[in-house]
Amino acid sequence: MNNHEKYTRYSGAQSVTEALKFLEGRWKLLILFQLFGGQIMRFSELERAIPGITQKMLGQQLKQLEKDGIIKRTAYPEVPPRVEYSLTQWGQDLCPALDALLTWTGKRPR
Amino acid sequence: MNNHEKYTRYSGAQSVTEALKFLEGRWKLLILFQLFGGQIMRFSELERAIPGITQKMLGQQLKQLEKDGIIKRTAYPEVPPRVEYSLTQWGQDLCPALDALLTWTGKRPR
DNA sequence: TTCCATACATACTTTTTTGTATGTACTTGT
DNA sequence: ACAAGTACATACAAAAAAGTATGTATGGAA
Repeated sequence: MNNHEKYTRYSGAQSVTEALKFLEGRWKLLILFQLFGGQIMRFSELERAIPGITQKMLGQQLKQLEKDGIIKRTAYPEVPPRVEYSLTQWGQDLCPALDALLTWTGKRPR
Repeated sequence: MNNHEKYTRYSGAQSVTEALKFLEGRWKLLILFQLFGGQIMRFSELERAIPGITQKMLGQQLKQLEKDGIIKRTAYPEVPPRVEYSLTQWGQDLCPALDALLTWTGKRPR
């Protein structure tokens, strides 16, 4: 099944735009790709794994992704603090869409 | 075939980010959805079809999309001028990826 | 001669996003 | 008493994207 019958030109454009808003920004995909495949990572691990990201940006984007239901945050009441991030089911469901985008860029002429 | 073996966490994230850059912005998808299905449209038709868009934004985004190889511009040397826009093959190849994104948003919990 | 339609261009302002620098809370180890 | 490690928060500045207003070239019609 495809979606051609569920959406009009307008609602289709709008829905895709909405989907992209979840992923837009300079850092979100870098964060998500760290978590694909069931990975679980701490704040400081992500910070180290993504060169150039600042704590502010990391915190901000993680908060957004969590609010959007793409990642899950788990805090352990320890000192020093420990917080773990992983994908939600819906976050994992992103894979086919990202795959399709990769396939598309792969087709680019020249 | 899927793309999991062609990309690392970094190159995958980077490639998807690059793909999204072609589509980002408030108007591009609205423009593209007007052209899907082999549609051919003039500047002024697009302007009327997309409520709220300004001539500046329309011109700017069309220029970007053309430069990126997603749409094709054809100008007829008439007065008053006539210019037609349509998708390139690569632009039409976007469909499956957008479909996948629509499917993803459709799965969103709540 | 002035007007009209089309497809833009350009200067400027506002809004949004990103980056920089610095600060905080908590507790264990020295 | 103080430094150390972790996961943030916050004020401010810079850069990028979007919006507003106005201008331009063309040639045929009135």
